[in-house]
Amino acid sequence: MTGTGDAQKAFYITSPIYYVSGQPHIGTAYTTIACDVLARYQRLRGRDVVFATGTDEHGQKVVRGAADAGMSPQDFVDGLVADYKRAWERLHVEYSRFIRTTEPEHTRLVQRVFARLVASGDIYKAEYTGWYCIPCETYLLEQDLDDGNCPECGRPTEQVSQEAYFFRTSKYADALLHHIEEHEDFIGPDSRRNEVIAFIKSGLRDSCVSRTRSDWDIPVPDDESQSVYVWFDALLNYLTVAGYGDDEDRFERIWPADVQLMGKDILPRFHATIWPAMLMALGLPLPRTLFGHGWWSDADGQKMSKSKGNFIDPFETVQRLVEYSGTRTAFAVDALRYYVLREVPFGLDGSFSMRGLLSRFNADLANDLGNLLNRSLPLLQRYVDGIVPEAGPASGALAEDIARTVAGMETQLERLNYRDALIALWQLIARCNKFVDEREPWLLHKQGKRVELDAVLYDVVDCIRAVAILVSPFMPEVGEEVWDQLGLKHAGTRMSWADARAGALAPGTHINRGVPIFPRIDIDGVLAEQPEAAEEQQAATAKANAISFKQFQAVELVTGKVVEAERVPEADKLLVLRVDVGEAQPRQIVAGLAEHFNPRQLLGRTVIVVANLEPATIRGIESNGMILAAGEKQPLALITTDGEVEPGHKVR
RNA sequence: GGCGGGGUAGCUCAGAUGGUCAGAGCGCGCGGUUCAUACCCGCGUCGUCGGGGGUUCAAAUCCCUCCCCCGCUACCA
Repeated sequence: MTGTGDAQKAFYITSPIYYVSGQPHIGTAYTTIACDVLARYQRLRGRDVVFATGTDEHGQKVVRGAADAGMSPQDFVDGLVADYKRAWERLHVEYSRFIRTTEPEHTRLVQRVFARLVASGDIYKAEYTGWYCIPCETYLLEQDLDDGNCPECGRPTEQVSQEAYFFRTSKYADALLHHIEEHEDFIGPDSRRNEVIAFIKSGLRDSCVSRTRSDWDIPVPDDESQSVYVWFDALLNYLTVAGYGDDEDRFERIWPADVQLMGKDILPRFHATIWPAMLMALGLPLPRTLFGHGWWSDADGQKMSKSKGNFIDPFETVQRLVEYSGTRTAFAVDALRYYVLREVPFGLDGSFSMRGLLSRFNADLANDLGNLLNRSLPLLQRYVDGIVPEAGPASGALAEDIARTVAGMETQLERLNYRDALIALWQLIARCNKFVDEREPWLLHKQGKRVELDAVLYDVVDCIRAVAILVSPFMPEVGEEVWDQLGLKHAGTRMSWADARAGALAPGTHINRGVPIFPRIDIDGVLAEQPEAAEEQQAATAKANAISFKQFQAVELVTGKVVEAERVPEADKLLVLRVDVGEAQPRQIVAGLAEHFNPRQLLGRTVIVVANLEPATIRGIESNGMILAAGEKQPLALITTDGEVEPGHKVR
């Protein structure tokens, strides 16, 4: 994954380009931070690193978003791009290229690739007959439809019949499967890899890669009726960055990508299938590793979603950390970086909690790392005037521990095991703390054992120096600060991974003791002061989701009486009901109630019916309405009336 | 329902091919110490390794079965 030896080849790592429909949040930050850590690590090792992130700016959602905001699409995306760039800067993300799909360079490449694949026959024009979801810009097959509606957004779809361009994804299915099976590291983690294999084996369809022409999207070459589909456009950003078809030397140096990180949602369908198929069609080598990391849920394990309003805002989190601890913002940002990569194995889902963050802050950062620095430097000040002593023959006691840590971290980072890399590093920090206790430099000083004292002090500070280097990919500002406090910044010494070894510290260096980096937090205290935080958020959510009275009025609720009920054959959850709602004929309604109610239980019951819901066909059975039932995910109890009410009464 | 991944101490998690595998860190309790941000060090507590059956001299680790959770998918108007 990191490659070996070949000094010519750059280490190329990418984040996805983010769709500019909203602000950066903890999910996008997570991906980007993970990329940044790897990029910094490789830079420290002396690799030529290309780390690209950016924004995906085409598509009708952007046009609509701009219209909603009363802006031109260009002004709209420019504003969001500025937000993204600022966010990454604040999170200490040092990318080498920020790519926007609206750049002329990218547009040209997309058109070139499109034309080339048309010429080679890998993209073909065909009559498309099927359904289309306008808001999602997605073509759907009959089997994809959710009772006639879009499976993504739930809105009605339109039947369309038109010409469109298709990419022969199916042609590459076998080759792709073979590649995945031959290359263990191509897709990670293993659980995703299995999913992808199953997905491909289930049969790949050719991908529709064009849409009806829009002014905002990239035009299909030589066809005024079509624009390039935004996903096809977006994936190619990775090649634009590499200079494909534009700068051969650059491309040779950069491609293929070493690591492409992303959230697990966009791995199987896009990055692990269409994307490599496109590369195969272009005759290009595939990236070494595609990795889909897990999601963050909130402290209660609930998925983050707009409707719940429980999105974690990284900057608000950092702000709270600053308030609680009194640490500097830069260190709080690093603490957040540390937390997200330390708390959960990359690849698995995790839950994000303030308490968890504060707990890590105290236990790992304040107690272990911060305190190691803050106890060691005063020893040097007190006993050797703040000047790093000669190591002497008795030194080097921690050399093996350091070497083992470096080797361990390299192995883990190779596998994208950020968590285990950090665990390995913290074992070294613990070892160093313990070393101070064992050697009792204060005693050595009292006893006048100067040689031993010098050796101990040297080893400790030398080890901290290594820790500063090893921690800096994860916590760059903290690494810098430790470096500064050790006097190495002033001495003009640059960090390098190779110097993370015992004995590299120059005697005579003047240390530069600072204030504690991570002041301890009274966790129970600060959290007790903010009990209303969760409630506030809930209230805010409720407000954000509020509908007008008029909107409510649009829903026609009526009482009804179940006159017939039976199971839908071969369906576990569905019942087909006939409900008298005071109309000439009972309504036929299909309801997902079969798991909790048997048909007989429902007969004669008074229910509440959404009467003006548009008809839908479920399992081939027409449904004209909806029965209300309580239950978050599954219907647990029927909504019924207090007393006997005739069918057909309005429910207000 | 199908496919995939999981269920191991209060919490977060380690534990290829069966035999120091009953663990680590955090938390908690006790004791010690004091260079340090009440820190550090030592000791300790807690688990029927999801339930039940089986194979074996021996199973968290293999087999069967059941329960629960997550992801994808299908039928939740």
